[in-house]
Amino acid sequence: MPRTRKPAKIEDVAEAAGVSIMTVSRAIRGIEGVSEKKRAEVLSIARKMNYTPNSAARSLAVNNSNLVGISLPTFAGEVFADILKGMRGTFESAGYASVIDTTEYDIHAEKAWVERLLSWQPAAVILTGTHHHPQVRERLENARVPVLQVWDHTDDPIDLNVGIDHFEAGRHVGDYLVALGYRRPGFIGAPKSHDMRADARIAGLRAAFDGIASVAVARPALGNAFATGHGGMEQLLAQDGPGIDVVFFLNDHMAFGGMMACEARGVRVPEDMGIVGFNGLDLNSVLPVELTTVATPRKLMGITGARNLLARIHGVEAPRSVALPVKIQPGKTTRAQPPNS
Amino acid sequence: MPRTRKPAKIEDVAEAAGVSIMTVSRAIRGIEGVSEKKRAEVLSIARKMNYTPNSAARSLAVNNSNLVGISLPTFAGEVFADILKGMRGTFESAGYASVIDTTEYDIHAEKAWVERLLSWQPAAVILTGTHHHPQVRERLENARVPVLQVWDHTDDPIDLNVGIDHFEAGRHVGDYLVALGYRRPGFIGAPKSHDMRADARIAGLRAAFDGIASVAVARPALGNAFATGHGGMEQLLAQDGPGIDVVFFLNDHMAFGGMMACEARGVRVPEDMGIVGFNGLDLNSVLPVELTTVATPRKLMGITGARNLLARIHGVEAPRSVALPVKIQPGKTTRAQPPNS
DNA sequence: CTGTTAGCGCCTTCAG
DNA sequence: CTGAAGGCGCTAACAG
Repeated sequence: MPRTRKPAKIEDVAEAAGVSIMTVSRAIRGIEGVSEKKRAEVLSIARKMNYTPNSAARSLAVNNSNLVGISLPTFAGEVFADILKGMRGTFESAGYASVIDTTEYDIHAEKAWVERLLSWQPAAVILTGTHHHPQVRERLENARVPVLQVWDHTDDPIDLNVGIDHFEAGRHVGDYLVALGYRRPGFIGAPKSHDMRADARIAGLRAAFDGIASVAVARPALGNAFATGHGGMEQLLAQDGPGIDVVFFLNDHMAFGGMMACEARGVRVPEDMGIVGFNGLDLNSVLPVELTTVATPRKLMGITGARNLLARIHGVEAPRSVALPVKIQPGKTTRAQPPNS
Repeated sequence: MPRTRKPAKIEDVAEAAGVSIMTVSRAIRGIEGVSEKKRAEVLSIARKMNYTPNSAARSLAVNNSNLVGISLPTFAGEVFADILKGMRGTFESAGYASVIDTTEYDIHAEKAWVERLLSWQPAAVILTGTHHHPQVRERLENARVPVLQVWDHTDDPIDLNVGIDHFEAGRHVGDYLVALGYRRPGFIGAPKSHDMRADARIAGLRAAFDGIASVAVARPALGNAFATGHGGMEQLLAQDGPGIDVVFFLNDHMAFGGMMACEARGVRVPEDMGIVGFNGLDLNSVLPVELTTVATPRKLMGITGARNLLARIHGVEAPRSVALPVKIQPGKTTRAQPPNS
């Protein structure tokens, strides 16, 4: 009969089992120092009494917790959801719970979150990206808590890092396009302030086209991703007219919007215009025309990050910084080979 | 100079400020009983020392926490992300942090999560849907913690409920289609075991078409949502051939996949086939042809649920159960009026 | 307005 | 293998 008053505590179980508190504690935590007979007995009684250990008490006593704090820009979209899925799966099976917050891309919100989070003595902290409030790094290093920065690659992580190198990704795409004979590249992204990943990809794209061509850039601020891609494409077509033969978009949704804009204008894809997306989202698997895009290893990134963090928590050596490769996923929106081959 | 050893505790601050530990406690919590002068002084010193209250200790002392436990089926898709956004925004500004878990639609996973969650003395627990492991309800009621069941409407909530009535939603759609002159409805969903919401919507659809027509149902188990919709449509076209004039899909993604299948087969939308999605997702604004769909008030649902829960936490009366209405959002994939009008 | 006294439930020592 | 004592950092409840 479970009592409806206060929940059972370790003392109640000890009493019911006729042993000391410590025996119960050891039995439940599965550590040695209890005979198997007694352990089984205690466990059975505990279960019967509906005993649940009080995590706050445990946390206070051992001065840390099984909570992993995670900071995400947003829950929207597959990108962070996939990363999160990879991380959570790994942490979950290791017995950690996730305390999650979204910052909506505001570093002050992230800072506030980190402060609050730290009050829970988390086993680890995970931040998205590498752009943080200056105090965040300091607080985190000071707290001596394992930290993982995911999504963007950096050589100077707060602690651990697993991400993709957006510059390399841009260059990778650029090299691919150069090899296919494209000579007049464009890039369409979101407004500058919003996301520095775009800058890195543009720089990479420029590096690949260095000495060959310059890169036209549009960063319209419109409604949703489709509209932005659509509008950006129109903008580029208007200002650079026939000067553009391929456009690299910030993401697949925008690329799709851009493709629609071409269609509306009678610009043929891929004959007159190449379209390249980014991320390799599910959406792509059913579009009437398969987009050429860049697959990002989101789930793997989450898993790798969580594993390294787990190693770090257990005091095992883990690579400080790992850059995961992206992969070009050729579709029907770029040509398959150079024009004159 | 922040120490790099142990973090400052309330006692350190008290000492540095030359007051008692209780004065610091009161000053920091912003409760009365301290002169404004002292409060300001203490606060400034605390900030200087980088003092962060230990939540575990507080939680242990007051026997509850500012943690809200949330159980979601999955992070994938906008649906739960939107609900979550609404809830989190509300809880966030009330000073609560979210501990989130995803169950992947497994009630055993949910049960295990609830157990672990309860060990943190959460201020509230939020579950998705109304289908739980029997012990979950018991444990939750026993723990006397405020509980919110969100997304599905129910008349018999564990504690509080805010959701939509899927039967009514199905009937609503059915009525709409009947009025538009459709006479051979189909429904495409996911495998039965996965989601009982589909059953409710089908029942509603059937109720609307009662005495008019029967409803053909396909529940293919394929890859992603797009593929499932695509495959389901092909299945229905093959088996019921020209017998179908409109299909209600489980969600917008599937509807889009279905639309693509029609296009590939030369079945014209909406002339030969009506397509209706569900949820009113952003995707829709990205599509070349706007889907007719059913808008679900996801964010509002989250906000309403969180508000009611907050009221409940503060001991204020809150409606046990609220059903939010859905709204048909006419697009270009169903005809605008009956054929002979 | 300010301080003192007891715990909150569990775990780390250290004895038996 | 088992148990007794003390404390983790904080906050109610009571004094002054």
